[in-house]
Amino acid sequence: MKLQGIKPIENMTQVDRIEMNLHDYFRNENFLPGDSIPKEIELAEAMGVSRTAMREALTRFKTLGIIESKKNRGMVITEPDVLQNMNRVLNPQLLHQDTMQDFFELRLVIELGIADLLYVRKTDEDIKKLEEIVDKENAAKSKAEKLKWDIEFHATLYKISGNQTIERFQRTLMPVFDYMKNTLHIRSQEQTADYVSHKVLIQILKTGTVEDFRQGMYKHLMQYFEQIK
Amino acid sequence: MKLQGIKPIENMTQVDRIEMNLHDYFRNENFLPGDSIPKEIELAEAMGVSRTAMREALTRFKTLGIIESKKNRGMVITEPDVLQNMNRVLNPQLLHQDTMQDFFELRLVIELGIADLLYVRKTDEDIKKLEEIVDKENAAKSKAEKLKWDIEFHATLYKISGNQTIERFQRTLMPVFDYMKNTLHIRSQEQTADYVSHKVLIQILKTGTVEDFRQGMYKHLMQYFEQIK
DNA sequence: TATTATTAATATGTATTACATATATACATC
DNA sequence: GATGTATATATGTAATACATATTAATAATA
Repeated sequence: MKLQGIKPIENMTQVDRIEMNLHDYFRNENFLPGDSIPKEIELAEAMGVSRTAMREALTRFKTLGIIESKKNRGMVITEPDVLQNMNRVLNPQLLHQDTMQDFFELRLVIELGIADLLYVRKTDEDIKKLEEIVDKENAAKSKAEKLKWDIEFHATLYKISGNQTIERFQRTLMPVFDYMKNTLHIRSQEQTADYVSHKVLIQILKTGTVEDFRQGMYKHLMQYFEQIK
Repeated sequence: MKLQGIKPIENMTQVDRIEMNLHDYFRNENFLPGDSIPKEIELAEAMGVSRTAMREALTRFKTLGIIESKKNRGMVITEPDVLQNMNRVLNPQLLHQDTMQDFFELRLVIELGIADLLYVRKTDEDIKKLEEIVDKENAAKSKAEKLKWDIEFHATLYKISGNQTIERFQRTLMPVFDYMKNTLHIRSQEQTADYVSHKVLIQILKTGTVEDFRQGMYKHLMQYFEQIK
């Protein structure tokens, strides 16, 4: 049986073991962001390995954003940026088509799911901002400009959700969504019978219920949901 | 202005620059998973740096799962496992409380959002499986056992969604959710007036609409949604 | 001939040593 | 007190050597 992210111990390298040791060490010593850790040589000697190997293990933690190092200042534990890490590997060129489809769906799932957050946190100012965007969208002449304001509209919704992580997550997913849009055969919105425009969505946000909004958003994104089988 | 994930070039180390170069190189050469890349020394020489520095840059890519190396076989480009990377850094001990709250909310958002996927992909077998779980849950004596089947129920829903990434994502979020459950002051389900049980959710899944299900799920998770302000 | 055993070549993994460099600290100078 | 200088320090980079797993070529065997 082959599990994801687990490699057989027999072909584990020394650095792999050092990494595990460090992981336990950080955990057991209850290190928190801001805490400084022993210097490279001390760690290497304490573990009975060369500085080279220790550095390689430390590099892994640095890569993940779990520790940071500065010349002569030593190393400190840091709060990893989950989304940044995701950003670095979410590369359409490298990922399998199925995975891309999964993230494509995830974006739709979130777009519908944030309705509740919106209704808890929306303010009159937010609505006003959305309306301004729609005005600019309608005034836009080129297709590219329209698209720009379309994206801005949805980005603003994410902002209104008050959830920074979800907002950043969505931005991270944008290239994926873009890629899938080009890959899948997606027809234009106007061809849909009961298409819900941004303007209508705002209206629902002002006077409708959460349920209304979700249904509206579903219809607004209908062209994409059709891709799900 | 300070942006996330960007460091001023003046205090960029040489390895940082090597990493960027490699990144461009991989991209421009259109390397795909499975393709092998030049060996360490060649890369180092081509870039005019020591093998040491090159190795450190390569270690970063290895850490992210973008390349893999084997003794004498050289290195090959691999498909990074986005979720695995996330798993390594989603550590409640290290993350800020706000971030944890964000992920807590994200889990709820997804739980509601997958309704559409469920209705597209559910089968009679899936329903049967859910019913079996609920039976076991009701037959369970200890609180721990009940919790286990509760988790199993939701995990199965994710499985039914047919989206492996979302399914794994949810598993990744579990520790966060667990942590938040202990941190926040969450009352028990039974205290809710119009509480919707797993049994009812299944019933909706069988005869109700997507909207019904979403409303049901919302009520089922009411105790958690109350934490959102 | 087919198969196995042995050997040599190869690229990564680890160790050692040395030095560069940014930063902090202490000290000296104005 | 502010500024400049010297020194110590921990990480960053380089160079070199060797260990080790794996491949490929070669030799030995049936």
